[in-house]
Amino acid sequence: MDVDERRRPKRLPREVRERQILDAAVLVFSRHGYHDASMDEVSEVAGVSKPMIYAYLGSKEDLFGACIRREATLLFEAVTAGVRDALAPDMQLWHGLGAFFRFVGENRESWRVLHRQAASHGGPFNDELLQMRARAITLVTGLLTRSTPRPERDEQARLSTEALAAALVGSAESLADWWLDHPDVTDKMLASWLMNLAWMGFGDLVDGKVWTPS
Amino acid sequence: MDVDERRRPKRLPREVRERQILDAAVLVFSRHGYHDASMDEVSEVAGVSKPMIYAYLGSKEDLFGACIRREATLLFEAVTAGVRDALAPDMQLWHGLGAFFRFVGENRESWRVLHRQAASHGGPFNDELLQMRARAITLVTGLLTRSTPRPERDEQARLSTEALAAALVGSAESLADWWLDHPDVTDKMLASWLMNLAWMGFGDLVDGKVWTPS
Amino acid sequence: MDVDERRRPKRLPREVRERQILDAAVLVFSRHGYHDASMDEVSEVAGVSKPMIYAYLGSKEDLFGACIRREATLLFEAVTAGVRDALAPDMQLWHGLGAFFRFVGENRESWRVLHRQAASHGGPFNDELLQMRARAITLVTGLLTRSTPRPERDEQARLSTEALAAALVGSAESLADWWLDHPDVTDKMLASWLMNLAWMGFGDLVDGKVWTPS
Amino acid sequence: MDVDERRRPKRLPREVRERQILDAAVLVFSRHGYHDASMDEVSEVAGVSKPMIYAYLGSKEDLFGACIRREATLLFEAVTAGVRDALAPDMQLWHGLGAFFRFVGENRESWRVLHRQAASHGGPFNDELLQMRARAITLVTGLLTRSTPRPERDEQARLSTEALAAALVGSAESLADWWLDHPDVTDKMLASWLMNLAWMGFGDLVDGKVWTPS
DNA sequence: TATGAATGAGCATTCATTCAT
DNA sequence: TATGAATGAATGCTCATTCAT
Repeated sequence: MDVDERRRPKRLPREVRERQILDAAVLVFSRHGYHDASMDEVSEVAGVSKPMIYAYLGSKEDLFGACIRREATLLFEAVTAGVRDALAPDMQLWHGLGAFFRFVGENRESWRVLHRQAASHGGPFNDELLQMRARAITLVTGLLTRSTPRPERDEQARLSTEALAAALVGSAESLADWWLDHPDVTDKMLASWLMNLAWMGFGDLVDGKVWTPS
Repeated sequence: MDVDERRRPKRLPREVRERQILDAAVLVFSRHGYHDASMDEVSEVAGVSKPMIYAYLGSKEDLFGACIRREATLLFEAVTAGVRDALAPDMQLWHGLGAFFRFVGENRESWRVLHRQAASHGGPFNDELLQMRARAITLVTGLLTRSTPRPERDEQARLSTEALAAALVGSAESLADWWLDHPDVTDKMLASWLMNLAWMGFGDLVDGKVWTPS
Repeated sequence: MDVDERRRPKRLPREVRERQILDAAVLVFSRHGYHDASMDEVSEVAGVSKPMIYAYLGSKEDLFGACIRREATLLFEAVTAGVRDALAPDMQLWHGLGAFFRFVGENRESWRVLHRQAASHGGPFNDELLQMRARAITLVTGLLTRSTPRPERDEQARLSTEALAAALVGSAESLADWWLDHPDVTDKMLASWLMNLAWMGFGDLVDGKVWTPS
Repeated sequence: MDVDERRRPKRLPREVRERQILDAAVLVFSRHGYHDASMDEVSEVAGVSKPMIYAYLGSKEDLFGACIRREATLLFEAVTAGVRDALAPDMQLWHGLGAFFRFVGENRESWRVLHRQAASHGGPFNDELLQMRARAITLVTGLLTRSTPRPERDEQARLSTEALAAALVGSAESLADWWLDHPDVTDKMLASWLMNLAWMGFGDLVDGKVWTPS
């Protein structure tokens, strides 16, 4: 047995080091934002020297990208795990929303990095984020489309459906933000409120009831 | 006529210079974000030397704050100008949304600065933005509340109404973002889609029709 | 009669303006030191715009030089006014010291500028200060020399006398500084203490009593 | 032997670098004064990049403070090393003065930084300098007091003794300055001149011989 | 005479990034 | 593998100084 087992092990497999670094980076980026976060702080929090970070994960930008990718993947997996194909479309949406809010509630830092920090960047991060959001919109669009009885809908209708999906996704994001200032609310409440807005509103559209300004 | 009328005037009243500087700053901040924007570029774009910027508008942070304040005020004035108290609640919302999307369509840079850049900052800017959004949410909450026949609603209902308002405001923001990637859509289309989602969905709620996961 | 006589007169003779500026400059320089003093503050305190300062008194360096010259002249005049040629050498020194400490007590800012700020500059100011001090040393050297019975003193003795004069002048300066931290002491006390040190010590030397390391 | 032994070593322990930087800083500060000295020049003279300076010694103000502290400590150690407690008070003063002038003669830059530059600053440096001088005055006061036969001296006498000590310390400083313009004089000469002034004058006071203006 | 408007030039400071060990 | 040591390159900000009126 080692005399001093608590000492930080010097040599760890690359995989472990990378996770340590990414964990630290997510924390630091979520705290200060991309620019105000310093590689020094990341290395300090991770307990790893800076050259290691550069060796394993590349530049600051690369590191940030890796954070975004990992967190986005986790979020997406959580949501899709909730959406079971076998269920009816409304139930799928319901479970997806539930999974989304649950993830946000349990991973505040991840959400902050994804929603706030990454959004304020032109270029690569934005692209990845947009892709993420696009996938979410596609998913929701599918649910909405499948729930309509008349699949022969025209191009105009298709576009409006996608727009609605975008609006729903945006609603969810905004509610998640709003949640930060209203901690008493539960994830379930958020999900059911949004579900009502989404499904009831859309249900009317399906029935041909349309609001018009006149 | 003067042969060289286009020559840039050398001495301008303070008011004019300040506007020049703010215009340039909004442009530069919207392009690069707060941190990557340099005062040098602002001064170059404004056609004004840096010392003038500092003399008239203070530090970089002050300058950014001034941008936010000016643009937010303009946006809010545009929206409230559309919302006439005399109209029915749904018409008020309709006009407000129309004014919102029109403003965003005509002032892309302003919107970028407000929505993307300012959000990624802790501290004072965020506060001001949150206040702005809070005012918008309050406005919408009022419209939704006034449109219900039973004003004796309980606390629970009040909260859910505010949450819906937050969701709607978020939807509008997200749609504005989505718009950037779908330039073919018009502001009118966006407004009417969102109106349908909002009013129809909420209308059902008013009628007591509630979606439940069962 | 003028309706508003209190308004600051716009047009003043050059002489008056220059005095205003110099007064302000001495105050500002004594407060912040040469480098930390800004021309802006000088112009503000003087109630005169910056271009006037440059027109009348030249660059910042020129302005500082003018301050030094004026204050040094005042100080020197005060001291020489105390030293009457008709008196015995020791009485001359006594009156000179009295005048010196009285001036310092009544003109703290002047003294600060002269002693502290001006000393920390290489180049022109130092030269002027050194000249000022050299004149003081010459004056004192004369007093000491005249009080010796044997004017045929050799070069070695002349040099040591000048050194003593330098030491006395330095003592006076240091005591003036020490005074700032001991306000209870009066100018008379300072003068008599220093007089005792100077004259008693020197008197012994004149008498041929010399301290040697045994 | 190595062919290229003169190559500047790239990696040096922190201690060595700090000394290099401090040496360079003392030189540069003594040449230009605090404000006109640029960190660029310090880094250039030290052969070290600016970030190292900031990493090791902090801001420009910190760096200046470190210089003052180091040089003042060296000076004080040199002086106290000369003052042996076992000796008679006059011999102690004699050796102390000798050590002082020797140090100044051998470390012109140090003296310039201590005496000229540091004095022209309000705040912390001044405080430290004043403390230094206060310690010197205390030391001398002790010597003077111990040399008097009547220890039961009253408060008035105590104060005048301290004033004399301040005057002596000031004399030494002034003579050191005067020396810069009279390089032919040796440190020994300076010490003996001042010793004569000091001890002879003070000796008379002890004997009750007092100069009075009448 | 008198000044608000304007700027060139410089300086302290920071940080992502890379050697040399 | 792992890191303390080191830096190039930028950027926010200030100030003495001068036009144009």
